[in-house]
Amino acid sequence: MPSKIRKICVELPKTLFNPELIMNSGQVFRMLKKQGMYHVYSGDKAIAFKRRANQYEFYTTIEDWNEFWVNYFDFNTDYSKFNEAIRNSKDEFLENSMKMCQGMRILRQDLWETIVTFIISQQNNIPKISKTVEILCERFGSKRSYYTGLNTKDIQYFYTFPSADRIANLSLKTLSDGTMLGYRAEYILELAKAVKSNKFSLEELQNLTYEEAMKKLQSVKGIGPKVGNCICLYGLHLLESYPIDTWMKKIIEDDYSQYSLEEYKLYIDSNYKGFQGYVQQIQFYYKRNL
DNA sequence: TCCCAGGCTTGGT
DNA sequence: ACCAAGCATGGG
Repeated sequence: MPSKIRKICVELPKTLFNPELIMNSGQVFRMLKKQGMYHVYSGDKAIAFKRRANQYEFYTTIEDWNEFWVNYFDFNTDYSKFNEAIRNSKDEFLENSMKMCQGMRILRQDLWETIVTFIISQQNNIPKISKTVEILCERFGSKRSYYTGLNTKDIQYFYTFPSADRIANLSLKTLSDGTMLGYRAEYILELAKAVKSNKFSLEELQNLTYEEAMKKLQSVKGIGPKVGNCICLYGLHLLESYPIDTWMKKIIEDDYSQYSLEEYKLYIDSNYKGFQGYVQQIQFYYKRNL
């Protein structure tokens, strides 16, 4: 018997959870806003929510809420201590980043989906990444329902993210044609086959340290240091990851010009140990929205 | 027409 | 170890 959709109300100021920021922070590609509600799709699950007065109203089952979404939104991590440490470090660029990014969080996304979407992200732009992921889901995922309210008329539909098994069974042509994947299709198909045959174990990946996970991820064709760090950060929630892309390189040039790239990385690792990934996220957002 | 996009692989030193 | 070219695709 299917469990009942409920309205789950959470008292939560915007400074602790700002979906608008998170949605536009380049960490997630299946979060959108329509008709005043936020919709999030992750793996084979979906949720809708909105802000009303001083609280957020989430529409889902008690089970999915407790067993999936609380963890997904990382509601058990205290970001205020990160912000406090940033304030104490007296880094002007970072303090400005923090002011703009009150309510930023690092989502705990589905691992397989994170791996694929960040392989897609290389040499690509954010709108096109979102569009490509959407096409993959519509074409190879399964249609499922979710609710934006408590009434039967509030039903909506979405497509799940295609599993590794599903993708592994596609031909390269089917995966490539009209999906905008380009040369990345081969990377994804090859990895999907390795996951299906358990030559590349996603379960095993979850139990590794940052260094071990990076090494294993970079053994995959199509995953280098930047994409590997994104997967560690968003798919494994290893907050010591610090992805350096073109925007972060520009930040180092423009705003930390006293450091070489190596010196800068040492500066970040020593001053923001254990939450470098959060630091990166707010810097990235700030630079892109100056 | 050329340039760029949350880079990576490959093949040259 | 480091460096440049090539890479699919769509948008400015």
